[in-house]
Amino acid sequence: MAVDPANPLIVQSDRTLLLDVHALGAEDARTAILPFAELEKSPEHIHTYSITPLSLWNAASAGFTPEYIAGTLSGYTRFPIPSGIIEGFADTMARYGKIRLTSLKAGGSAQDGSAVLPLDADSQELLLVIEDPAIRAEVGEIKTLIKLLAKTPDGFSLRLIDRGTVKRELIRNGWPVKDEAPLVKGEDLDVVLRKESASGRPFAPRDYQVEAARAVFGSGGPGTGYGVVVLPCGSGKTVVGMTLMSWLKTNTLILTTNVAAVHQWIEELLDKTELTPEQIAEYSGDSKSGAPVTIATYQIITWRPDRNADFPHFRLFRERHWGLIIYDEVHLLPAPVFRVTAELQAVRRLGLTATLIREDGAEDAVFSLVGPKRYDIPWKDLENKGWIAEASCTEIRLDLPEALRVPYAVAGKREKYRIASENPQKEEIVKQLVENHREDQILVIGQYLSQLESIARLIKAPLITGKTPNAERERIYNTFKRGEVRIIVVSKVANFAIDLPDASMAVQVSGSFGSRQEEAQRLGRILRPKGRPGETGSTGGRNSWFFTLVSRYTVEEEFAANRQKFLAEQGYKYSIQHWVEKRT
DNA sequence: TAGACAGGAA
DNA sequence: TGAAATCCTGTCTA
Repeated sequence: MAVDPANPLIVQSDRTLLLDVHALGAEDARTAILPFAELEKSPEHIHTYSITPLSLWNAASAGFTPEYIAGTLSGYTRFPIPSGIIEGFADTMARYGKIRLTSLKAGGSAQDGSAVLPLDADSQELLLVIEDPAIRAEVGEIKTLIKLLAKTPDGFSLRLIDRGTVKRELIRNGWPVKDEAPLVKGEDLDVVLRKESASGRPFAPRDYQVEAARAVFGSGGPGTGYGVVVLPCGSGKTVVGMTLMSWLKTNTLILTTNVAAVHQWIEELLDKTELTPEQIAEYSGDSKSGAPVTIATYQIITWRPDRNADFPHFRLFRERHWGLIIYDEVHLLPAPVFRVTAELQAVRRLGLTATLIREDGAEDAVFSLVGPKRYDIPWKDLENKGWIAEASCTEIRLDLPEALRVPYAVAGKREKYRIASENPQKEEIVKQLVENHREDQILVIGQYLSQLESIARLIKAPLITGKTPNAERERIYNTFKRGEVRIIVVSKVANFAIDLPDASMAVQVSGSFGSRQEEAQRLGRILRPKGRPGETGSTGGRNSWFFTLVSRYTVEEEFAANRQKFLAEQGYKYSIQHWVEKRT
């Protein structure tokens, strides 16, 4: 293929790609560039992707070559590709693998030889192999590393305990490390997946779940057994974890964001593996027992009595000979955990997430400490195969009422957002939407409690906020699941509470400052397969609806656009409807 | 000894 | 740019 004015892609010298979504082949082009480019902006017509060092290293570690990138770009490009840009990509990608971390002993017999993590690992050393003398000189000059590295003929040696810190400092300086040093096996634990779940349904991991686990497991040889898997909510990330556990058969530590997720993991493990309740422990505020499989929240391990104290719960990491650590929602991994993760580089690890985006820009820490992205599948593919429900997303734009225009115009920036979000006209639209969708189970999701209270009154639906006691929540969920209640109004509890029931429609009346994560979580609420005839089933062609309400000509439009990035990245299109007030 | 609730953290 | 939710620990009550 060649340059063609009808092609969908424009390649620019600043390492950005413009994708004309209306051009022929735009869908294919999007899928083809996804492994090495990150979505930046996604307005109606032209989407912007950027190619960053990190996106190139992720691609390189997944086995994509500069030739693949060159071929893809030249196949879809509209104009001649700027000179030198492909060579630039090749240079960046070539950096991956130039520095390798290996065991001191050639041949690294420790691979499976040392059955457990040596707790007095400080004495052991690793080797940073750098063949190119120029790079060797450059690394030798990095100030933050001087204390940690000692010169050797082929590179540098370092203490085992500094493995993570060194990798992190090197990536900050533009040198991703290919970590081939041996990983420890951990204490044995016979994890077996059931053929039939405890609840009596046939069970087998789906193709993509096995593929994802295999992508992390690798050949099982040195330098494999760690990395990140990106899968949408509702696609069964826990099964990927369990599959890996059943291969490694070792003591496993699972870290999650909240207690609801802890309970979900325990339920899933009991349901789909032959582990017994005694082999699984919850490490939380309520109970701090330990077991061969232990599940804890990030919050408890980062707790400390005061600002300057140590983290007392970090001992959990060393309490047992873990052979696998699973970081659930790895994009939320708190900074203090980086430190302990950096010390545990010899343990196999799996990061699970629906999005690698971090609002704090610490993606490189995740890359160097947990691992590169090993597996990723566009949501649309799962949708086409019927694993997650097909969603139709609509943004409804409405005017601010006359009476609010002046207050809006004179308000400060933050005031503006609140006025736009709480646009009273939204309440009327919500009412109409729920009346038009009498067949659907509906969640109305919003950000401001006063607005939600008012909507709940208007449509006579129960309201759940953070203040709602757990017993009350459960009661409402149950009536919703039984179909006695068709609509519930929820505040931000909807974002992370796993125990929220599945619905087929969501109406978002207000959201927070344009977080892509939030949008993803909310959409995830309605993507779970509804039909689910056993585990081999599909969504049965049932549709989900996602509406988001936005005040026209306000700051809210900006934020809404930002929130949509994520969905566009995954191949979803928003249709935009303009709502005109009916005058009576 | 369980639960309910307050207070602090990020 | 800010509001809301969550989790932890510790104390009080029955």
